[in-house]
Amino acid sequence: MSPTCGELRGGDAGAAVTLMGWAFRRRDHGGLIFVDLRDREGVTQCVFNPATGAEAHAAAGRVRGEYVLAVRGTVQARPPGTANPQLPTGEIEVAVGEVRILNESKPLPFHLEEGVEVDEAVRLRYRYLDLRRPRLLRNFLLRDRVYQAVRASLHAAGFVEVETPFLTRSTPEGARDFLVPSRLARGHFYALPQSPQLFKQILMVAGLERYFQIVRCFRDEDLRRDRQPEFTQIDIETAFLDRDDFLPIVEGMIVEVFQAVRGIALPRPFPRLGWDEARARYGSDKPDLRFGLELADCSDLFRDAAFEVFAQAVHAGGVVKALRVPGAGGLSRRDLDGLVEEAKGSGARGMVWVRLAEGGPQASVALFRGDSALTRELAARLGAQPGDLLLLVADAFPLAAEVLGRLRAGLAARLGLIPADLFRPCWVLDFPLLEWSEEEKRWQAMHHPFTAPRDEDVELLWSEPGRVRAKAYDLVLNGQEIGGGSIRIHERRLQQRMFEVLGIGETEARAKFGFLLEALEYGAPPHGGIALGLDRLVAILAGTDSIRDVIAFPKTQKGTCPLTEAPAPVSPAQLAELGLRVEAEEE
RNA sequence: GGGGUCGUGGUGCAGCCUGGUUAGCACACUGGACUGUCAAUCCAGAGGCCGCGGGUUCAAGUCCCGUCGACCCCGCCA
Repeated sequence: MSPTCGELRGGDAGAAVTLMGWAFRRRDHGGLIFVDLRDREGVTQCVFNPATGAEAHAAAGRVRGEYVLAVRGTVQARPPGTANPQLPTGEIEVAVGEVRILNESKPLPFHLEEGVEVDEAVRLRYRYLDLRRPRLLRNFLLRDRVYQAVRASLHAAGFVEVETPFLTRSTPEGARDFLVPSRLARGHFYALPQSPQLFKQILMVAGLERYFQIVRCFRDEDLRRDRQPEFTQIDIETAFLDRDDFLPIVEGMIVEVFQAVRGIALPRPFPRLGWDEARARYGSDKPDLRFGLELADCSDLFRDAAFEVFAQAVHAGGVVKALRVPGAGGLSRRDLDGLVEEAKGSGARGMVWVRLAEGGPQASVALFRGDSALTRELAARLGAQPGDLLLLVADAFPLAAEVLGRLRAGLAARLGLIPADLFRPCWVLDFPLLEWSEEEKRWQAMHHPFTAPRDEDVELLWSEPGRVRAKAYDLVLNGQEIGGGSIRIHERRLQQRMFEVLGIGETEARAKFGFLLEALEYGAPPHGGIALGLDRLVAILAGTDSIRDVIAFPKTQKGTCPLTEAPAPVSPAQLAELGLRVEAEEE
């Protein structure tokens, strides 16, 4: 019998077994030697007793951390009182009769034990060792189950997995492309796809009807904790489905993934919030629904109030947004000053705080102190209790809401209001189709130029483009955007108008994605889809906040790989073959 | 492009504010002891140009300037 190091139990006592794995820890008692043998599945204690295996015992004396071993022996129940309840295999041990040292190991550059924070540059340089650490290994076993669950769910729903090219052409707008020079067409470049967007739409024209792909995407932008230059999407596109038929399919897949991977039953349907509603209530277009702390609008209270700053803001078309933080009245003056600084850091001109203390309200502005009518009205509006903290920001709507939205998220974390292991997905709908670019003085597609307007807003595209809402949707989970998509334009007339509004001329459009436009003229069905960030989804499921922990070989924040030392210079011969010359960097 | 935190034996940290003997601790490592440990224990030992460069000073791990790297954030990411 050749079990893994994670599966032997009390009932296996007496079995002859062969185990292979790494020597995790060794405890040498001179007479007895214990070695914890580790593989992917777990750890099993092996006992080397000179009385029953003199040669093996001698060999075990030479074993060091991470030596690779094959041991042959007998499973035995541990002597009474020596079982280890911490280990799944803790009832038994393997009495080793024979051991082969399959390989030795140098002392490691860092500890594999849990709970020791090692500099990430070191971890990445020795990623193969980092990946041996149970915490990281667990993430990849989980990620594997996510792949399986996604494929099973989508196949069951009639989806077909199709691959699309990595070597493709650069398309305008969106993120910066990674370019690949062509040897055969000198001076021409492929671009690595930011997503298979155009191809998946073309697959709909091709009649695939339901397509998906777990696919790598590339964006040459600056990195973050949740952004890598190459990342993985679950890319989906369907024909003949409008938004309300499509979203439940995606929802079903997410529910099945959570069930299969974590045994968690997410309640369906996922709540749906309008884009305006999400920002008004949560101060974010990716609201975290794991806790309350909803924002309130108090503009009307201040329209004619004696507090000039707020009254003026309201008269200028702005709003007064308020956040009630239950039980946070105990925050120190210093904490509150810190919050005001944070608010200013987010762009607010200022923030008023009110502490509903026992001896009467205290506030950063005199008008709210003591038993003022204004404070009473405000407290009533917000349902505030003694001991609560109220934060108020007056400004233009999006800014005031965003400022408090950030504080809301920060305070929830600091005050411990976010339950562990809670998952609250929601849909955010009805995004604007377009947003005005102050820099370029033109409309830009908020999602992409192929996103369809909502049916009832189509005519506005000719009169008031800024008011057109899109058939676009984001899937948000615990305050993180994990996916976004839209129903696409499949009619030539609408697409034409869209390009006009975006200031993309017929010639330019033809030049840049003529192949898609042409395809749309040959019986394109109504279609739409979504792209889900697999790395972010897996990170959330794994309970880590960095996607680097769920990517086997991630890049550093400067886009380098300490393991391979990529990117690296190439030989002059390689450059010459491509017709490229590298210019010296300017000072 | 901008802001912040950090950089000290292999790893994690202290020392830096307030410059001054031999740079300290834990783990890992090496040798020894030990037949019921599981973070084994006990004894002994080795291992450092304090990221790099420059400056101030009688004297710099410590103060100043620059630079490199890691991380976090803003910009950016349709």
